[in-house]
Amino acid sequence: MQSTATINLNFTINSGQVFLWEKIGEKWAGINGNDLLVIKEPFQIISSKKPARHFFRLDDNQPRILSRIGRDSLVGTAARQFSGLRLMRQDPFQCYISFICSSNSSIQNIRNMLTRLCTKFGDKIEFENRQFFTFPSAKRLSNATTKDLLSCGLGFRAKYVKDAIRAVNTGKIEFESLKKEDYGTALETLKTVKGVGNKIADCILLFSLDKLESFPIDRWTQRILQKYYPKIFYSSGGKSLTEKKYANLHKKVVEYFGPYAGYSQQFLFKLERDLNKKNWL
DNA sequence: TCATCACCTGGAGA
DNA sequence: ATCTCCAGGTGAT
Repeated sequence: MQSTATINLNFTINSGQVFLWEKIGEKWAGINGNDLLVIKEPFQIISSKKPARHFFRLDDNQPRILSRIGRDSLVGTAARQFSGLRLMRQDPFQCYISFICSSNSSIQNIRNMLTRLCTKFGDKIEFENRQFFTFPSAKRLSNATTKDLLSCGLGFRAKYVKDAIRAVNTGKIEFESLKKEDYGTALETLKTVKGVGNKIADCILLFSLDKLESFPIDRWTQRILQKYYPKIFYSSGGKSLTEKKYANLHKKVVEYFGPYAGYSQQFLFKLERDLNKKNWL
């Protein structure tokens, strides 16, 4: 069992995994499904319904993971620079909707969309005189119209989110089943939902369904692979990542970074975004 | 099979 | 103020 002292909240929250967190004075407050987590640094839970070890993946064998991904020297360096950055195990439905909303959008915008969705459909929670709203369940959202979703600022994603909600409510998507399936099968199942392609499916798998070999490849990750690993991951000229190229690249990535490639991606992503002074939450 | 392109919206930069 | 550009992609042509 890992000590919570090894978690760096600031790095963890500001690494692009979650959107509904905010810093209030010394504390961080965040929404995960129907739970409100309030935590302060050094790591101490002020409030949460569920045990923190689940959300912060304290069941992971961190020394083993760091040792394995550290075989790559750049990842090793990033892991030391951002020591305490952890993957989180998010509420799957929230994660799924969040990343569908992330399509061609910025972190600030994604956060705004999701906040409006929670305010409109979630339950109010009060904590120390402040109001928060939980992330609505698929059932709660079953009657949300496209117009409702548009009013939350989802834009062209509204129709995807509507389909995604339906997929869960009809049982076409079952997160508990996906957790049990192997990576490839779960990936294909998620991709049957409109608005979910390779990158978004990988985010859902990595951040909420325990698939640590997921390695979401977005424009940043692509840039990273080309910049630091041109020899290993030469993505044959073209800029657009076709279905085939993505699968091929993922295969090479797992061969190179290993079974915890998702952790490697998180450190590299954090490293490069910080280097380019991109904003977080 | 692959490359292009439109897509809602709001925030940042000119 | 007003405008343009672009943002952790995806689906349709």
